[in-house]
Amino acid sequence: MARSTGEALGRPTDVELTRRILDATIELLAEHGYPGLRIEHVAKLAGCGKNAVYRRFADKAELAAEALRSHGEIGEMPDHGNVADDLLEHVLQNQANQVRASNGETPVGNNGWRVAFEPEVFPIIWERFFTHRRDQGIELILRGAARGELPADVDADLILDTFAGLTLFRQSIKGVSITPEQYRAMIAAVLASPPRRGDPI
Amino acid sequence: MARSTGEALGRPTDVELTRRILDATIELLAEHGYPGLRIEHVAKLAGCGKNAVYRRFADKAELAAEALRSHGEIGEMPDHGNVADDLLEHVLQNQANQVRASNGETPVGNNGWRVAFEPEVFPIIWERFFTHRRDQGIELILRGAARGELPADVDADLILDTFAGLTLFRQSIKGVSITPEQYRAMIAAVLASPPRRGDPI
DNA sequence: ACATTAACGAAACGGAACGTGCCGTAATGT
DNA sequence: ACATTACGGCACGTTCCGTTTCGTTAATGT
Repeated sequence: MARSTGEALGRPTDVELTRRILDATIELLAEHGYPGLRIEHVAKLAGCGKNAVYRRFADKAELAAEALRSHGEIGEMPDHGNVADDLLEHVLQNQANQVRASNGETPVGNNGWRVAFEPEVFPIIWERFFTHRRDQGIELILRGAARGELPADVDADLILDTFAGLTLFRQSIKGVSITPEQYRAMIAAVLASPPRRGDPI
Repeated sequence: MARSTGEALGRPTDVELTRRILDATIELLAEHGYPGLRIEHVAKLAGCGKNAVYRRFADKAELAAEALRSHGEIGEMPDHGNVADDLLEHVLQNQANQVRASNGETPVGNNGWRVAFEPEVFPIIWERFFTHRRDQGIELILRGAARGELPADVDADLILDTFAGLTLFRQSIKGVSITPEQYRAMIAAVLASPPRRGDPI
């Protein structure tokens, strides 16, 4: 039936409750990790029933992915005029998203962001969040190549995967933070001898 | 009661069955991943009851960790006389262990090794396996420093974490393989401008 | 030969957690 | 007033973990 207004019938979904559910998910994720995340605890902390959670999110993986996405920031596209500073800002934004996902309390040793790499969750969060960040990373590297800072056939994916992996392994798995200077040193090294696509095997 | 021989009483534990259990675990891990690993399926595939599994391993995490460890190889300590070749062999051994854990069938896109980074499993496998590999990595870098190839205060941990993270992210999470040439390019870059411990912040 | 000890397969069990369904109630639009 | 939908609370079926029990089997000692 065609409806006169765009409004849905009946009692509207409580958007503030949605917010509380996502906040509760992030908090419990940071505390107990993904395997220890209990939907009933989320509902309890958000002050609602499991019912309200499952009406919004299909399952636990969907809930976790949306919670991460809603607490992450795509961030501004860096533009310092050189690849080194742009890339540093890019990886620091990634790191900041991880820290934010661990509830802002524990800057290191968090298990909040690790959920993003669970087999069930990664495909979802990759498609809805990481791809945007990745596109930014690709762009800032190719922009540097266009400026002549890097060879035209620079292997941008390899560079970005290197720093994504480093941050994941150190921050979320080992629970040890990376200093900006450590990032800077690795970035300087990689940009000084950039890997190229199609390097002969 | 003191016993005359060192032999245990009663029916001895079937060591071949232990082998079959670990093999079955690796196979099912590669196929279904850690969350999808069912102890009952392991028992079925190994041709025994759950009983026999739990007599050997305390829980699912312990089983998975031991399965990975038993299928991984510490490997020979590389010694090519230069850090670049030693480090390349080191990271290729890590990659080979990942491929082996994915049942040797799917060289890429495996989820067999990803289990090593599950919150429950990582502390166990780190202590019993990764530390040995890590010690080898530290040693070959420090050996290079002693030869004057690298500064004495080179940040060996940062270098090893970089390649550990890269392999993890690409191989186990994205499911895309890394060519030896890509490793070589990254190693060359890092060794050309090596990060140092205590770089000023 | 016989007893002792412990591993074995099969099966039943309790507990935890996921995800669903039902109820009565609250909120909104017609 | 009525239809429609979200809400909290609760009970339910299902799955899987890890434990326990039972009868059987294999090795050892006397």
